[in-house]
Amino acid sequence: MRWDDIDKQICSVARALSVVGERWTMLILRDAFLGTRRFDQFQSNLGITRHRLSERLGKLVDQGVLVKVPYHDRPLRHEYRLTRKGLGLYPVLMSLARWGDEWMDKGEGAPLEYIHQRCGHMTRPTLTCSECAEPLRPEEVRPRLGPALQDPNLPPQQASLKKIPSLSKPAG
Amino acid sequence: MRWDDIDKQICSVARALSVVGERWTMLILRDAFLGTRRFDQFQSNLGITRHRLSERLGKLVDQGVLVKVPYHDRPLRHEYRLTRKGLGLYPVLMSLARWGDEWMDKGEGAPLEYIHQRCGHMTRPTLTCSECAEPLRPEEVRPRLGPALQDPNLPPQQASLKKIPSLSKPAG
DNA sequence: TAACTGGGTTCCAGATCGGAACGAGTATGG
DNA sequence: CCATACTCGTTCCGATCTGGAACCCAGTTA
Repeated sequence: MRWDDIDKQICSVARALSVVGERWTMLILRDAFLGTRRFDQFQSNLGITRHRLSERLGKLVDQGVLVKVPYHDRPLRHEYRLTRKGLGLYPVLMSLARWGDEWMDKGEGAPLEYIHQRCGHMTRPTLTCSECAEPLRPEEVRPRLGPALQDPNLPPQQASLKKIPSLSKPAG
Repeated sequence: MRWDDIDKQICSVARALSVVGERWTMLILRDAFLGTRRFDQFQSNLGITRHRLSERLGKLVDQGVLVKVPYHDRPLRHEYRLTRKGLGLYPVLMSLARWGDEWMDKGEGAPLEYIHQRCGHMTRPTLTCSECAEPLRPEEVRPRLGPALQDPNLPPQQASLKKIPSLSKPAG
């Protein structure tokens, strides 16, 4: 299968990655969450080439993750802002950052810390259950078929997805 | 900057992406969390080429995200299991999946649902504050410099990172 | 002996990337 | 009026990465 076809998979992770799974895209969004909005700011913060940046920003705008908002006429200039769809990626980025802090640390500690202004404390973002508020641990979560996979006439290449193996103990 | 150099950035997101940011890697891990362990299973589930799969699995093993565990001698066969470091990526994958469910739905509903066995309910994974347990909203979190960025003799190209703009209201 | 299975590796054409040069629209300085 | 500069891109080209198919190798079944 070609990478370009992953958005056709019946899998939310694959669909999400078809939007944010390319090189640089997540780093562009990280910068957007930290307040970067203009082409040149992105370019100098990231060290990405202009060509690639232009392409990625264009795709994010097409997908509704960013919007172009004019901030100056004559010459017409736009800045790129997160939409609600883009803001929805906050948990993904924070989870990535926390994993990087915990497992890719080079001994100097975390680059950034986060203050939760609502409670005033330094926070460690934690994924929890919406129903019981306990932290979600992979061994305690069991996937089951949702509406999209209960359709009896699935395309044949998706058939293997219907068998969900149960998650058992890992090594390490 | 070349993509291969992003692990040298003083940024946890960049470091995390240096391990899991390549094409297919997250989908391999999604399958691993659903119980896939053997080369051929990954290959047929994902539709990735053997060559690419071999390369990605090798890198994940090198990075300590997966381990090779023998399950058969004569001929020697290994399976790939998540380590604790790999299990640490669960919030990233669940956040991606939830974003895909919410924003990339094609009208048929979610492919998979998740039952939290501890409480017995269908869960919507939510990122919360470790201190006050409230859901983390980007407007309510303020980043500040951590230990790794307080060092006065930073490499010059990282200087721009020291200016953290505050997050203001998005459009959309 | 032949075909099959699991787990790869080799090869190559085509897609993607990074770096540098180029360009358009507008402002600034003299 | 002309040169220069700034912002936000686009074009071009050589290098790298990717996907598809073929090949390999150690056992195993028939």
